[in-house]
Amino acid sequence: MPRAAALDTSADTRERILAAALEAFAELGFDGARTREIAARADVPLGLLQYHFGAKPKLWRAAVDRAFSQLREGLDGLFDEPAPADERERLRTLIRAHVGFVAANPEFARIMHDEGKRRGPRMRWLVDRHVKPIYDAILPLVTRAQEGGVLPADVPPIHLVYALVGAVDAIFHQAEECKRISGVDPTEPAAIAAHTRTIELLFLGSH
Amino acid sequence: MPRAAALDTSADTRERILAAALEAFAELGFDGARTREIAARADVPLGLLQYHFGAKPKLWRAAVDRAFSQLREGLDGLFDEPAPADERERLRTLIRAHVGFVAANPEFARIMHDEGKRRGPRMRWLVDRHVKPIYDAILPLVTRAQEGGVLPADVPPIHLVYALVGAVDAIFHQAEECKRISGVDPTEPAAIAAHTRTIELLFLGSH
DNA sequence: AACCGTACTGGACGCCTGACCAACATCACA
DNA sequence: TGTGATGTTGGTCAGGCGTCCAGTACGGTT
Repeated sequence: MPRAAALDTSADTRERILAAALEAFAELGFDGARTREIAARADVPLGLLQYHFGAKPKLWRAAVDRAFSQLREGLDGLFDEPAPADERERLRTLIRAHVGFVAANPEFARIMHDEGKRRGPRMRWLVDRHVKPIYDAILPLVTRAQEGGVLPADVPPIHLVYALVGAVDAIFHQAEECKRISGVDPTEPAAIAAHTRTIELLFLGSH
Repeated sequence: MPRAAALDTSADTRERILAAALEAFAELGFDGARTREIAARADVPLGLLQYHFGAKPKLWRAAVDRAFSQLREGLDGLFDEPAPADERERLRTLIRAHVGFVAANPEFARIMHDEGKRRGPRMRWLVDRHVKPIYDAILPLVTRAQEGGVLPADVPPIHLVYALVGAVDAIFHQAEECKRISGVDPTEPAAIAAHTRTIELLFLGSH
């Protein structure tokens, strides 16, 4: 059994590596993020990555697992709250939570976009383990919103989901581009509020 | 002066390289796309990339230039058509053209998403040379749509632009993920039509 | 005191990368 | 029939990559 002190420092080290890895993978992509770069950001020797997490793909999976566990926490908390009166308010809550999460964790959207376009083992792992379950959870919510007349009824729900997620994510995902094009910094609170308002007006109308 | 025949085959070779490069860069990212892979896809020896386009970043720029010149052609043709009666129809035309282009050229959206998130020389080059001019061209169109009551008036137009582009692009950009999640193949004509309809209903209402 | 398992270190290895280049092929011209 | 510009080829090269591993440190166990 490892000593308590060692466990503490070990857990801290692992955490630092995972945080650095997520950041680097989001910023530079899987190939662009060199293991030496990740080690430098975490301020640990290169060998430690191999020791704690094995090869690069395993490190990637561990970092993504950690990111999604944070998302799950927020999502679970959301469903625990008392259910809003109607479908429109339910959807509004979901939208606000989503905007807040993506604005606070743009690395998240970046990794999803990076892998979602590839036909490869990482995409399959990501979808099967994390994305599909979440999709299955929000699908009934979207369907009910369609039945309640809040969202267009005669289009397949998958299109509404991608339209919503895309509309929300893009400006945060491409924050650097947005800054250079318009001067607006999407990470600032005022911009986050403006984007929330934009999405609500587009998807929920002016109610 | 080069002989005519040589010019022909040379131009064809360059074209094949550029097409292969765009495809590989979109699919694998800048780092993931190896020069040997691009050469193999174009079915030319590795040395030819260097001869025709120089170093890898120059090849990337040439491939992106080619992609944007195609977009410009379509966009110019759009503005040449007789102006529609009102702002809603003008916007509808733009949306349909955009959906059509992204559906037909998903590599385009993938490269934009890849670089738009990075604070680097390729993003700056991309924005300054290509994205900003297009943004400046469609901005007045969005503003007029806001003034005409077609789009929400009291939000900065940049948010509407990113919401629209994101809503349109996401499902085509992440086509592989969409297929695995829902079974829907966004590249099929029926799905393209459904997505066009979804976007129109969300952004233009049920008029 | 002898031993063990965990955490960590840093150097080395082989492979693959992008870049480079000398040689060669082709054909319009002199 | 040379000659030179253009296009093309395959091999080489240095550097960087992910991976591997022998070795160290150290507290707990016996």
